[in-house]
Amino acid sequence: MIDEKEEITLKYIAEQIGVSASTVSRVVNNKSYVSEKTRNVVLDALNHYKYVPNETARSLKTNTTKTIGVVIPDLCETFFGMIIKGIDKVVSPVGYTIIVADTNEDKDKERKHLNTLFRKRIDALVLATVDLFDTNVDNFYKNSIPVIFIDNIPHLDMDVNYVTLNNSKASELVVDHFISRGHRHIAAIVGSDEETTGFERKEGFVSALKANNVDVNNNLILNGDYKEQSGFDCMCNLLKNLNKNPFTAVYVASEMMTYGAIRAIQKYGLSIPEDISIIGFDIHDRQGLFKPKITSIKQPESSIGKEIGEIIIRELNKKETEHDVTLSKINRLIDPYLEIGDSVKNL
Amino acid sequence: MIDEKEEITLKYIAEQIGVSASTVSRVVNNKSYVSEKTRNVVLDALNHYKYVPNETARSLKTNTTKTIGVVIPDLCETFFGMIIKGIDKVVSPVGYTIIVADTNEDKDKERKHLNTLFRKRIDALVLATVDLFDTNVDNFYKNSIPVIFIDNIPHLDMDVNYVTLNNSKASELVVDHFISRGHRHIAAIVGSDEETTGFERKEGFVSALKANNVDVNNNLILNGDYKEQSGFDCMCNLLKNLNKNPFTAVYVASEMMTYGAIRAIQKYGLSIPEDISIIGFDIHDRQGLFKPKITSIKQPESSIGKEIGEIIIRELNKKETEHDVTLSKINRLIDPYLEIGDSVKNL
DNA sequence: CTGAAAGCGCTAACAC
DNA sequence: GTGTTAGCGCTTTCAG
Repeated sequence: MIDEKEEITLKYIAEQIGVSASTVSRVVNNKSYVSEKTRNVVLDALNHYKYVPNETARSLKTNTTKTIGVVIPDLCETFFGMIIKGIDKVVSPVGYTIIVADTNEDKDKERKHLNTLFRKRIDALVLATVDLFDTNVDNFYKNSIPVIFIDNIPHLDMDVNYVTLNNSKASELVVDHFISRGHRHIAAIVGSDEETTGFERKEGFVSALKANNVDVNNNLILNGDYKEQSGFDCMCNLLKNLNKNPFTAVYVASEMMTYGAIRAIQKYGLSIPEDISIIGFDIHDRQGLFKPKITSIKQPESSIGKEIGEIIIRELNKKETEHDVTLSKINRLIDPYLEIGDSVKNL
Repeated sequence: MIDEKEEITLKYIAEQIGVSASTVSRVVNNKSYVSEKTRNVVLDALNHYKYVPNETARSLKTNTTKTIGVVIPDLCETFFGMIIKGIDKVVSPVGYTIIVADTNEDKDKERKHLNTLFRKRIDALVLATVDLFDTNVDNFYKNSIPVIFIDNIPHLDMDVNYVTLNNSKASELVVDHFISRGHRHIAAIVGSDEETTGFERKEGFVSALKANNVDVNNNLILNGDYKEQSGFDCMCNLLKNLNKNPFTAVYVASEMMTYGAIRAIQKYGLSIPEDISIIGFDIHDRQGLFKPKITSIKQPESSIGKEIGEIIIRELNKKETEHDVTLSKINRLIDPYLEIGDSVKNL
């Protein structure tokens, strides 16, 4: 009577009302037919004893955890926060729940997180990897757990699902905008060539220049590492050689590097856009408080998130119904857009 | 030979090398003694077959999931993002993983999330509730799963663990600052009176005014709902009646509402701080690009997060060793500080 | 329509 | 030291 500490189990309920556990299970999951009469008796008991299924047991039996792992480099980047919210919006109504793992841009942490997520037998993985050459997702593939890459696409010798930005399109938008405002000497600070987000943005930049019949000056294209400091350093470098390699505009291909670049420009006593025009990437100025307002490439994060969520649901359903391995991977290229501010001068 | 799809289990390993599953289990968890010789054989096999424990099974057996649920109203508020990172920093090295549930400030969603988290048998719950009067945590209490409230403290007729801001202190800092700059007509936009973060900040505001011998004009105190839009609406309201109820300064008691309020001020063609001085809450301007820099109440988020993490670990360990229910709850009041910017004019 | 039985993968007495 | 046994709570054939 006083054993309130015991878990209310299916079996317990069954014993109380004198039916079998399977019957109770059937009504809980309303599967197959149970007579109206017993169903009601069971329902009452379920209610009365406030039964709550133990997902842990269910998971073991059904080999499915209703859990999606999301591994990202930095939860505090608004970009990732919005992606997660977007995913959540579509998966949580279907009963899935999200485990968030923040790698802090650290490969080791990424591996560790990937590992524990696998041990927990997540049903699907969303990964913004920072370990492009050695992404540790074999386990997931072997157990045919859907993996969806976002942001960066790793160098793996297999097809992967991904949802990522059309990076060359982004650069094209930037170049076209600069050109339309009369700029011909344009510098660029991009990420590492080893990352798709770096390489593609750079390539896109170069070919957009060519398409506009602008000579490409390689001295004006620098590679950073996405961190604020590197944006600062690259920009200082460019400004130091301003006479040798003149430019009137700069494209900075990541949020943090943009901030660094701005800091450098300010340090040199120059102003935006009077002295230097700038276009950034993923700049989130939710309230329009940045002065000047930075013209920036943007990604439609929440729709990206929702799209990811939908892909996951689809893959998971597919897995349920079909037995063969998914042959074709899903590749979605998201179109960026340019958010126009006051950081580009009309020449 | 081609059955690569089968899970590599403890039992399978055991069969391969001709020992019992328990022996394998013992070396996996390195519990009790196993002879050096067998241990090595097992270790080799584990390695060779790339065994990965199935936490789902382990959870069922040990009645512990190594998972912490964190339920918050909005993941995109930097405040919550940093809290989560802080918690993660201390719990993930000990093998715990975090499920994040975003309620979007919605009571229904909160209930649903709480429910599924309970079904998943999380080991501990961190909750920034939006459902103060009907927080649905009974299940957790009954099963003695530690619950730690943050941000908002619910109205429950029992002791609860909490880590929260000293809200009246925050308002006091704000009022004192305004007063010291010569302001006497101060408006405030706070959260709902039903939430401690709303109520206490408001009360603190009122009593700080009184302490400074300033008459309190209730028309200048508005309740919002923490969303950006509501900050905007409230501010519009205040500005509409500026003549009737004049004020020179406004205190906005949440991040999003502050942004909304600023948007409203701009919409009215007024400028900060020339026309209106403002102090916000939890404003995060990592790059110093906000112009003017907003003076704001801040919370030491990452230490809050770490503190929460430590409390969780402590509670969980306690549960393991002791058998009696924890009698005393942990209550931690965190001191805010004022980050001074350029949004308050010297009258 | 319902029950009995088996078992998901693991752990933990309890023997030997 | 190591194996045997008995489940954790649930689902799911398979009979009846």
